[in-house]
Amino acid sequence: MKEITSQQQRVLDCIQIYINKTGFPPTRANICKELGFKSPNSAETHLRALEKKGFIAIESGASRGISIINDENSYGSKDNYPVIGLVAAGSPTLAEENIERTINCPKSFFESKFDYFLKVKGLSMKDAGIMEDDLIAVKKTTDVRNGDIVIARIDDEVTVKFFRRKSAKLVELEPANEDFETIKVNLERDELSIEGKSIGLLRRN
Amino acid sequence: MKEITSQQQRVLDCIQIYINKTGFPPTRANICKELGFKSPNSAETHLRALEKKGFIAIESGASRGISIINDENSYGSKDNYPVIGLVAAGSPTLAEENIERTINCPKSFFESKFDYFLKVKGLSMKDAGIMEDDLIAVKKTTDVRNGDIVIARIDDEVTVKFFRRKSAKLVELEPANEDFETIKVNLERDELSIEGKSIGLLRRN
DNA sequence: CATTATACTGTATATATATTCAGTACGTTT
DNA sequence: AAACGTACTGAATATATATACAGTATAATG
Repeated sequence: MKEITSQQQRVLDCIQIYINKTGFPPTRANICKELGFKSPNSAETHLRALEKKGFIAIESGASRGISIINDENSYGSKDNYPVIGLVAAGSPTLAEENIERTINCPKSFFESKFDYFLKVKGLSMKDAGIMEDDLIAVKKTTDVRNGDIVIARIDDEVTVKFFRRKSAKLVELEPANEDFETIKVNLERDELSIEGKSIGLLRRN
Repeated sequence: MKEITSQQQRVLDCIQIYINKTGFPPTRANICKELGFKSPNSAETHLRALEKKGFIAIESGASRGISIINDENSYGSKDNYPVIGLVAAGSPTLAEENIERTINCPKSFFESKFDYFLKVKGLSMKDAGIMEDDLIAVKKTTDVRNGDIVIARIDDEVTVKFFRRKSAKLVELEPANEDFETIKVNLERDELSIEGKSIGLLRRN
């Protein structure tokens, strides 16, 4: 986020106040009236500057199409969590292109802290009550125990399964659906990386 | 606040979702596109009805001049929701509506507004991904459709089931677990009251 | 049975609104 | 000195948008 000038701050404040007061963003003319400008282009140029610096987003062509990009909506902050699609490809999970959207929720929402929501594809865990498009709250950790629902990566394939350590060499990833088969991972031969574990679930009908 | 029809509720929800998504209210054309109307006047008449009933305010002449009235549920605002225990969702037993605790969560957390969390007992809805101790986000309404997951009360017994209206006299409450049986409610003989419907789910491992 | 509310399609239009273009002016950076 | 960002006025314009008008149809109400 770049530096903001005092006039641009006035415009930004004006937008926020207007939204708080009316429920919808101002037009260029509204801003002019509030701040005493005589030309709508004054507002326009300020808006473009604010957009360029990342303080607001402007929907082209739409009337009142201004939305304020605040800390609540940005990705790193405490109370805002990214939603990641369950991607098979080996791209890093939290890469920007994998973030479908973000969800604002209290950080103490689940019993332990978590890092992101994973959008589930398929029904391999349906008997554990995890359905298609459910959002799993994932805590990034490698400290998992038998019976935990883990997010595992085997050869660039990401999957959600029960974790079962059978021996020093063998880990089983067990689905909760009899139509699917348990994945046996020989740690000497196959590469297994534990992305994290499920600590909660969110479903929106 | 007068009664709202199901179509008007759809329009109201559409407005809220649009605001949550974009940061500003929809135009008549936006609403038409979202809900499949072919004439902007369809949206207009619904908006005027919602305004007349006090659900929204419309600023005359202004584009996107819609604001949702009543709630302090401006985007991002939070509230405490009670968690209510349900004594066995399987074979229904007596309902004890004691508030176990409250959960703080954003008002716009689910796609439509809701009133409380219901803590599920039993596994009668397990094939719908609803497990013991899951928290269902319940919206208090009697406007339910076939296939909705409803919270129903039959003779002081509360249960969570799929809603199926079979005829004018017959409603079936269908579990999502073959170990449980469908409850057939003869409306002429038995008293059925719909407490509300599920609009989301929360699970804490 | 007339009236009213709901729930739409379809067309038309005044105006609200974003956006571009042409200027002026000042300061900072390259 | 040229280039650029800031900070405005003023005018012009394409289009986005609210809104009225003309219909059709169904259900509820008094």
